[in-house]
Amino acid sequence: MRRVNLDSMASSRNSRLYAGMAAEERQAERRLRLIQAAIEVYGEVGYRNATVKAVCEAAELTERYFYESFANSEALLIAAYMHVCDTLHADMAAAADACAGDPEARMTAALTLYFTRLREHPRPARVFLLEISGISPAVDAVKLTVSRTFSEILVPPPDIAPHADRGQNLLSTGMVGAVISIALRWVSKGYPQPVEEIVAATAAFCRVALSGHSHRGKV
Amino acid sequence: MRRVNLDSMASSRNSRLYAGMAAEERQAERRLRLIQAAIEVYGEVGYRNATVKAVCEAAELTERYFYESFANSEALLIAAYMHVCDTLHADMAAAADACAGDPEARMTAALTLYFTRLREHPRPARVFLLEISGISPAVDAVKLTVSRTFSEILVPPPDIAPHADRGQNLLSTGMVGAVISIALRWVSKGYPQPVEEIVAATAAFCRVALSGHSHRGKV
DNA sequence: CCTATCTGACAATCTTCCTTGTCAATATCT
DNA sequence: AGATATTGACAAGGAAGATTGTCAGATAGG
Repeated sequence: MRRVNLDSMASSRNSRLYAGMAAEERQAERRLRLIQAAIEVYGEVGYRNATVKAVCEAAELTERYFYESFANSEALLIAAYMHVCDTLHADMAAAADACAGDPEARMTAALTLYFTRLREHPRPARVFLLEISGISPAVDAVKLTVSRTFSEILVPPPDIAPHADRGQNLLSTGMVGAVISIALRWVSKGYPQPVEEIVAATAAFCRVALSGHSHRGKV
Repeated sequence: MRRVNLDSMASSRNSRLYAGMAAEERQAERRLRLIQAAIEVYGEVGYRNATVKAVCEAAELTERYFYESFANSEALLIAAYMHVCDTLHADMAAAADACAGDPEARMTAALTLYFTRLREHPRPARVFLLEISGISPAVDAVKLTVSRTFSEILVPPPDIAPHADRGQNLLSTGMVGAVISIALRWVSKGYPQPVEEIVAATAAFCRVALSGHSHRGKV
């Protein structure tokens, strides 16, 4: 009849401790291991050539634990994608917000951090620039959300956001597309140019979106 | 012993006429049917969900004829992609060259034709904007060639091309990325804006690459 | 020490699709 | 009309991988 230990800490509810961790913690750790393994494997062979088995082996876990945390391969892809983007965007936002008030400096700071990271971590970069396209509607939806965040870090919308910013969305889309394309080329060619040059080229496209905010009387 | 008809035309070499066509013609027609069917099917369900069987059924041919013309699915994808792009680019180039001498008008003419076509033919558009990414190195290589052509139609490089146009390639890449991204969004949202608005937005990004040609003293 | 839980290895099943092969029906040429 | 190339329908073979199931060994709690 449920002899629950009331004396111990609340976190170890009704689960046995293994390796000093509660069931939830162990599962969370496995999940994270799978995500990190996925980033490695996807970076090596690409998402569509990566098998569940290969990811599990890289994570040193068995398939059983794959299905414990993810419904299917696609779910892992989305989780891995968001994992990468979330941390990247958080850092970009921090770098950008340090330059509050100066849109040009903000852009440059965020872009510099972005491309520096891409060069430091080629595998995640490869995957999440190249392989993320056209997998499925669910993935595309995630990608859309992510690129919106990306765009708002680079060029934050005016505080008093106009109800329908139709033209602005087009410019944001184009800006993100330009940055991603340049990044993709840079990565796949093995980083031939220095970061500064890439930042300068992408900044030129970001300025298009930036100046779009001011030309608002026309619509 | 090879009783070849020397009196008939040279094209009907050693093949029996079927439906009034020589073997080569019949095969070429089947190949074309497969390509057109592929565009339809890919547009409906996407390349990676399209089976060989489905394409063959759409073409009203059997699998046997698939392997007659293509080594595998990927070969058909590439052929279909190039089929679409070749005709599109030819028309864009014609529209652009009609405005020779005026870079701005040239850009606008080519973009207008591009987006008009996209709206007229949603299925090919969907496939060849969205699904073409990250299939394989071979497909990526084709894509690279195509986007180079695309970029040169929009913003032709100076006649006396400088030996190493490093920065220019980055700008071209970004420009194409911006245009494609905007096109993709436009198509997938069901063409909410009029063509003129899309052309105006994309032209803003093309001008970045255009003006890149003149800023050449810096490097 | 003993029991119940947890883990890891691995096999079995199942599905899906590619690819090749067979065979009868059809169309053309002589 | 007869011989042969050509076509279309369809099935058999085969490969790859996802997903589930089994089972023995390891580990923590009592």
